[in-house]
Amino acid sequence: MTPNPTLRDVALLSGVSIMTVSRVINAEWEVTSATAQRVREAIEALGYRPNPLARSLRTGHDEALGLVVETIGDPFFAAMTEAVEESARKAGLFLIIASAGKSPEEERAVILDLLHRSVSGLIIVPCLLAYGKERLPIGAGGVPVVFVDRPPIDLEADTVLVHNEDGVRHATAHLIAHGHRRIAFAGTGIERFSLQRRFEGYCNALGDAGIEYDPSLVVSYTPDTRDHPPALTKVLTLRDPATAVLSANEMASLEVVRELHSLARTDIALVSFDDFAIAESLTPPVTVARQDPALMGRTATYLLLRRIRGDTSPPRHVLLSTTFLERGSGEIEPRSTSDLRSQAGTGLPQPVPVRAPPN
Amino acid sequence: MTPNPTLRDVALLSGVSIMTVSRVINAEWEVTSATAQRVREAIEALGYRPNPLARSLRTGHDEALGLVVETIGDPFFAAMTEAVEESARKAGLFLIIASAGKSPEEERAVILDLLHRSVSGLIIVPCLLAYGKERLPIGAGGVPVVFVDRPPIDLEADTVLVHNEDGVRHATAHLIAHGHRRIAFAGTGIERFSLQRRFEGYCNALGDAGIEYDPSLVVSYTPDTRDHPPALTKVLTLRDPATAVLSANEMASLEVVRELHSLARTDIALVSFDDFAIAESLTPPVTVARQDPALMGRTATYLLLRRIRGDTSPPRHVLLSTTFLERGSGEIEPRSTSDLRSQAGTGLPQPVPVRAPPN
DNA sequence: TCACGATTTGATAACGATATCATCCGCTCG
DNA sequence: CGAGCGGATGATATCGTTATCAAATCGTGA
Repeated sequence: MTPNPTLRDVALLSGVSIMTVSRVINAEWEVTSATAQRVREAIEALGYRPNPLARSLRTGHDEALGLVVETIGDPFFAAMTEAVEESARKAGLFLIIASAGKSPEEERAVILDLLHRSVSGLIIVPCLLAYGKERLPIGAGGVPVVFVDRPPIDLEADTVLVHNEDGVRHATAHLIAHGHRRIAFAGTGIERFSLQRRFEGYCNALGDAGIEYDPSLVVSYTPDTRDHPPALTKVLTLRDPATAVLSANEMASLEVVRELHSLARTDIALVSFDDFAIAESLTPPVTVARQDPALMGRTATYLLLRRIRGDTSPPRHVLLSTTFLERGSGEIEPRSTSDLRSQAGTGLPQPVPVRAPPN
Repeated sequence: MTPNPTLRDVALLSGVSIMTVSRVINAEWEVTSATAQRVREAIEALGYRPNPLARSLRTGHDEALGLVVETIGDPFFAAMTEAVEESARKAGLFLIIASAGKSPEEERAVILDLLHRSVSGLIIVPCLLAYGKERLPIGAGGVPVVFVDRPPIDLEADTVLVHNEDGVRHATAHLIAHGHRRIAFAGTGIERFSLQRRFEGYCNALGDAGIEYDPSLVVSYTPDTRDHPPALTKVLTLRDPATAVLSANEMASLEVVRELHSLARTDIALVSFDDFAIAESLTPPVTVARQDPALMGRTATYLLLRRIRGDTSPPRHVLLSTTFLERGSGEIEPRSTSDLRSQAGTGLPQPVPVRAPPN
């Protein structure tokens, strides 16, 4: 209830000047151990704690990191956020979280606000902003920054990414190896960088196997979980329907599982990019390419702390790899070729060739 | 790259004093529209934004809310956090998140740190600290505070809780109504308030039905997901084993599902307190008592903003109710009494029967 | 024309810390 | 014995705002 004690109060009580107190707090040297002792007792007695606002105002940097993320509700980012918060707190830093908003302007404003708070560093999951053109005082010469999950457009800075293309390419090849040729690609926020790379991986794997890419097999969910039309149903009822699904992120996987389950289509193979809570307890258990969001968060924080402590080496690009876990859903074979052919025979695909390809 | 412009710069450019600029920014009155216009142009030209640190230092309150939560990794709290962040940002406030740490001292330190940052208000999920005895300058006469999910020990303040006891009582009664008398209770962090209340609900429902409480049916997981021994197996292999499980929070439910699934015990009934991602896509779909973490977050923020704007009415206690969703797993009947008797008769628990059970 | 209230503006002191430089003190050394 | 030195301490300006009160300005009525 009583106002917080200040340096002044401590100085008064211990009979020294505020500078001496300040020195005791910040640096042990240059102050006699006797007086230091007296000051420390006064600090203890009053329960003094330095005011971080005043300190930041004067020094120009705060004992806090800023995290800009699109949404913490996404379980992937929630896990990452937790890891960042934990690492930051271990280093004695607070974490200020802000979501990026819906437009580049908002994203910019959010970052400017954080910078005005003199955060010591920023971890950013870039969404909509073209960072290179913004001339924000971040990166080399400005506030240290680490980009996570997606690279900043047009800017060189520390970046932590997962090997999206590789992971999905492998996952898709896995499905192909099990006999699938009609593989749907499902994702939320498909226009985002990481999804784009995953999409490339998907296309490349198809290309490697000589399978033509069919845009009608792409399912795009909105990031908003609330209203999802049964988007998957469409690709499963095409004339030449999908026999397997590659879902490209956790939220999409949840949707896909929900849909497959409500359709009772346990014959459809599924590989999920991103592991999720009870993937292994589903029927069938879901084969996944697992990213480690916590590792990502820890890595980003580690790089950021190095920068804050003065590391000026060239920007680093960390590429985390994924772990492929075969659990069952990814190893389902398509219905026999004859089945397929007869099915394909009944119908005419969308625009696609008029006549089914030979064999 | 150039340092942020300050009031001084704007004043210089527009040919007025810094006070006039300050007035233009904070209050339109008392300044001629002509000069105001000039000042606004200068602000625009320089891209000036007020420094929140300096402002907070001077005024004693920051445009930020503080959130203290045990762990954001818990999906329930992640969803709540997202809702809080969203509401706060709509009100033009930042959100500073801090996790409470592992001891009362840490929790106290975290709150003091936030207070030193002059946050306008705090939302706290109290963990270990006895708030009544701490004499923290929060609540009436101090910084507005709203407690969430658990009530503060020994302190009167705005609180948002779910009706834990009711929800679990109903869920347990539901299992009993379906013929179960041996119902396990599973939870993580069982010593916490909300789990305690849920436990009470469980006990009360048993009492209502005249079933004796058996402590050997309680499964306590640690909040740490990493190493969970197969705790559930024990209660399923008792001489008089559980035929149903009531899992008391989301993380426990995930564990229970994992265990039941790996044991292939689809004969065990399950009701989960807390809905979770693909509960309805499991086999069988999981019956749940659903809390709404987003509603909880929004409600808390709403109450807090009212307080910040000067509401001094007596503390409010909001009690959110749960929604019961029958999906299948909670409606499984126990094996017939004869089956049970024969099993119980043949069997010695752990090393499993030597001989396969008949039929 | 001048004095007067009402309004708009400005000068200056906080807020609570740190940076910078000056001062003080006790030593050593010439 | 006094100059010089170095380590400990203190006085003061400063960070970018807002609060407070004083000053300037204006229009108006006697």
